[in-house]
Amino acid sequence: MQHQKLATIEDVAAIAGVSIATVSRAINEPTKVAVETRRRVTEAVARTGYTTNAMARSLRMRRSNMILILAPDVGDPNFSNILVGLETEASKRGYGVLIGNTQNDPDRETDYLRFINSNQADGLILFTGHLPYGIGAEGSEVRLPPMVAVNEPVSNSDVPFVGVNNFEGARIAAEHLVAQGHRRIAFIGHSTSKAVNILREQGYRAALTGAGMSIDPRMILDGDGTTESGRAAAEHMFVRDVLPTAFLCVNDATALGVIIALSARKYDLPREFSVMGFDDISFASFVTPALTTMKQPRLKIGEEAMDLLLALLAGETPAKKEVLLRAELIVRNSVSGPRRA
Amino acid sequence: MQHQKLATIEDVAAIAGVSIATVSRAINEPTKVAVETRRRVTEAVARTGYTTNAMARSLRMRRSNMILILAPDVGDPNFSNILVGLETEASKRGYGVLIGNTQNDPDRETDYLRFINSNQADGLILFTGHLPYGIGAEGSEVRLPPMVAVNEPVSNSDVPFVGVNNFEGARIAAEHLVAQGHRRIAFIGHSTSKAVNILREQGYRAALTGAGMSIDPRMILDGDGTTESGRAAAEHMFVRDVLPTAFLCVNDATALGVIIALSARKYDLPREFSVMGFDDISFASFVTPALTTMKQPRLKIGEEAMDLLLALLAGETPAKKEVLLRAELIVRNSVSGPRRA
DNA sequence: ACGAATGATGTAAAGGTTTACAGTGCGGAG
DNA sequence: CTCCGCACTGTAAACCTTTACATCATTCGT
Repeated sequence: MQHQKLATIEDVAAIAGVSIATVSRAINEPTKVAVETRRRVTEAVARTGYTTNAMARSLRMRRSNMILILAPDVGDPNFSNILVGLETEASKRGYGVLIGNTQNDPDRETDYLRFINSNQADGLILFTGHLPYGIGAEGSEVRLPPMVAVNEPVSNSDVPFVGVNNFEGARIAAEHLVAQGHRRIAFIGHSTSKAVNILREQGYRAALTGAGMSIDPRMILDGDGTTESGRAAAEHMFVRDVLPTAFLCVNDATALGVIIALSARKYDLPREFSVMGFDDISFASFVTPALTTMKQPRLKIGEEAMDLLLALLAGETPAKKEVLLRAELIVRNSVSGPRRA
Repeated sequence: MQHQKLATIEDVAAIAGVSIATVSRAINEPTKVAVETRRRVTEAVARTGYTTNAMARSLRMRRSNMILILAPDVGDPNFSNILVGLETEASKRGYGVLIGNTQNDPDRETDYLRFINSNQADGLILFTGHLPYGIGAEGSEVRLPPMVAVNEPVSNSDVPFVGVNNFEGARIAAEHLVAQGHRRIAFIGHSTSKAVNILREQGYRAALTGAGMSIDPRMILDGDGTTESGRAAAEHMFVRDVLPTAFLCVNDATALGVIIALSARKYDLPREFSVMGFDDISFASFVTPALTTMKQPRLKIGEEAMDLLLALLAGETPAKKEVLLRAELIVRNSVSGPRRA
């Protein structure tokens, strides 16, 4: 049992008394082989414990049934939950999942392409928001593999994207605040030109405009998406003394920063200020007050993305370049009506 | 640029004017080839953009330079951070990382072994705490691949383990509470016989005993490691009215439950009760009060585990079957001295 | 009764490496 | 001058499949 040689297709063929071609067919295209022969082959397979060598098959077929996932930070909780969906769907369809943690390092991104080049991976899931360095571009030695973007679309490209509908989600969030009676609603985004931020801000604007409210530019602040920047943004509002009754934040991390700032100033939440996030990351329910937010359907995103990629691999041309899933409003305790003036 | 054929070793050989064997050697064992020849080969490689086909190499060498990671829940935050370490180290050493999300489903565990059988993966990292179903055991058709356990040791086996020193960590935690003046310290664990829980409870006992305190069995409660069970356990103490001044919890999730229960009862933390967790999961710093806890060196655990596995693969016999890393005391706001009686 | 079509199987090539073994040329020792 | 060893390189087998093509037997249509 140490390193005993594994049974090969030849062993099976010998036992079943047929050629290796027939064994291969019996396994892969059972209808093409006589039923009696098929029986003998399956029996021989059972007896030898034969399992087809994936390396040899991949070499011959030039495809590995592997998908490479490129992500800037594997530890990101947003990533890991989508990963579950990706992996589940892949595994269900007989694919394996290879992960590449790039840390946004161009060298590492390029390096991972070796998997694509040698057919170790058939397709690519991109969390990075850009094509891997060393792909496409001018030199273009490397051929473009089938790929699907997730979490963040790939700018200036026609890479299909699966993600949450940020515009609609932010609109729903803002409308929720409006429905609670808020009229002075701040939006804390991040100044980078990330598509995510732009769309969420647009959703915010659409909700206010739709409710007949005007947009007060002083109510729109920039952070960088981190908790610290949320804290700083909230502080900034106090310094300038233009205060909203509610904060809509571009993501939960930022919202948490706002909560921290407000708590530090001893405000009673949500009575004195309402705060809303976006994403529903794991700790959202644990903060005090528990965060009202928009939940990303991460599992579903992963599944849909993998589904789309496998369709691409099968040679299908997808109907649309973008699959947008609805974010779900999760009502907790960080939002109420505005304080009576 | 569509699907243009990739350069093979033959192309390189032709350009360099040597045989494919020489090209192979020039790449893999440069010293064995004349310097002038080597120069010609490297030049030819550069010109063709040749990159060695990993599938063919794997087939021939019967090793894939891939590691399979088997985890019950890829979404678990404890998992994902260790994964970063695993992946970083693997990638640094030229290995790829394949992930398998088993959800504790025996069928899926067995299924993933196909990667091992066909040399698609050379080694195994186990998060599951047990050998994958279908391995070892009686039938034992499958050979035991090199493997390393992480997060939780594999019971009844000599699979090397890399993880945090739970005993020592819990002892340090309890000692911290003792040092703050606490004399009535509860321990909330989980009743399953998981090694993690046993060791942490032992650490707790050792600290109390070491401080000359006796163990009060009523101070030891069982949960199941979830937030809800932590809440329930705390409630239970109020019902029975045997109250500690501090709670040491088997993990952060449980500690969070305790905090929720105490907050719901309007106690002022940490003035009236101290709470300590273990793990330092991401939201630990976001809870109110921010959780004092023991931090697992997850990155380091991942790196060490991968390092050990690669050593195993290289045929080395590791010095010890167990690598225990120190947990670090993270002081936040959930612990203070006991309330004056 | 004969040619063609059909169905089942076998033969062998191809996929791209690594490496044992054999060969070549050359310098140095005897 | 011969022989040995060394440094270098080439030949070909092996790794294990899939699949185009060939072969053979059988059936069917006429």
